Amino acid sequence: MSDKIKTRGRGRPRAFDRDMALDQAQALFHAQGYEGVGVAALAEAMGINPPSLYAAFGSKALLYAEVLDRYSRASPLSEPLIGPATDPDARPAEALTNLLRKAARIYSADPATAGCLVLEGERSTDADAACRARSCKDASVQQLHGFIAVTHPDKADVVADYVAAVMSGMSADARAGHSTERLTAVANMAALAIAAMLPTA
Amino acid sequence: MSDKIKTRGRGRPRAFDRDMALDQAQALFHAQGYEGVGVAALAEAMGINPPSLYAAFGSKALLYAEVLDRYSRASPLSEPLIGPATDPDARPAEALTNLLRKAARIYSADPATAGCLVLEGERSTDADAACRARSCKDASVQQLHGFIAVTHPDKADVVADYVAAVMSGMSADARAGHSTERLTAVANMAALAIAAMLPTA
DNA sequence: TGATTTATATAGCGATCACTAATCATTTCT
DNA sequence: AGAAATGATTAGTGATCGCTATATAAATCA
Repeated sequence: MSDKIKTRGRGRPRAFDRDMALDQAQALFHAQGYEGVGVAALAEAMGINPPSLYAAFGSKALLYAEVLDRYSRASPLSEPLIGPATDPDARPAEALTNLLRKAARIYSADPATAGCLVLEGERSTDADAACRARSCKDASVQQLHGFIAVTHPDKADVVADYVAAVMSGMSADARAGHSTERLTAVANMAALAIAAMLPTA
Repeated sequence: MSDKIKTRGRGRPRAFDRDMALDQAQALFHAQGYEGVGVAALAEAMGINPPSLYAAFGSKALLYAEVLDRYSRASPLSEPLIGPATDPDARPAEALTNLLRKAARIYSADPATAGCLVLEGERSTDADAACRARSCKDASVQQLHGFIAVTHPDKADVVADYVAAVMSGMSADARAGHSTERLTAVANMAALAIAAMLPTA
């Protein structure tokens, strides 16, 4: 039969699914933040003991880094732009407006994991965690910048910063319990500035 | 001679200035956040021992509450609006734009205390601290709302939320080390949406 | 089968957290 | 002066933090 993705090694096989464990860790970090959750709680949610967590992920900080990476790939700050960005006829103002509206929906969809994992992680008191989240955000803003620069190179700096700032504010509002409608209203108003800055011309 | 503001009581007089101690506490909380600073560090910065801190302020949470209150009075989210709000001929769009520009300057003025104490406190992992900061923010947003409602009652909800969201995003950017110019550029772009929503008519 | 390798579970490490009991010092009251 | 009241100091409380030493279980290798 076919080989597994990775040939099983020598020692005792791992008794838990690494990806499912990451799912649990991501949910906990998203719900309670980096400092709000301890390794004991993480291990329990994963169904393992702390030593297994350290053997599989190295440390709490490295586990968090993996979660950030995972989250960024699954639900990036700039996800809906990847497609349009490759289209030379893309309409940036429209795409960015849709991005904000989508964020309004996602951030307030599940009260248990309100807001953006990355943007909230950026505010962490732990220097290491905040730095990792910041890098994650910067990468997304850079992607945003590249997308805007295709059609409006001189305004890409401001517009990318602006969109990120609005999303950060919406993330905070989502954590405060604001409804999807309330967030969407903010997104729609924010879109007015985008339309003014990036005329379809 | 004249009586002091408060007649001196019976026991041993306090050996430190309560207001100056609050200044130090505010600086520390602003620099490192509620969870980032411990009572030992607070007491040392205030030049006192932990028991004196508890005798004078009750607890870390109550001290933080006092600091929030103090900060809100000295540098409120909506400070520049109090004056104009009493003027029936106020131009809200202009006032809000100035508010955002002022925030851009204040948030990035001192790298050691970047961002807004209240808006950053809102993201705290500690439930109690986050709730207190949230109340503080809500009060400011409410004030903002009242100011806008004078001339544009139907749009006050969205606009107040929008301004608060942008300020929250700018606060995060300030903590990430963004320059005053970069923050001001975002403020100016954000003002476009305000101008579009609140025509001088 | 026996050696090697890796994962597991138990238990606990030192450090730090917010907080305080006990004692002493300094003031005002009678 | 002596009693009463309040602040300051020392030294530590139990709880939780991230993390790990140790021993055992389960797999592959020779």
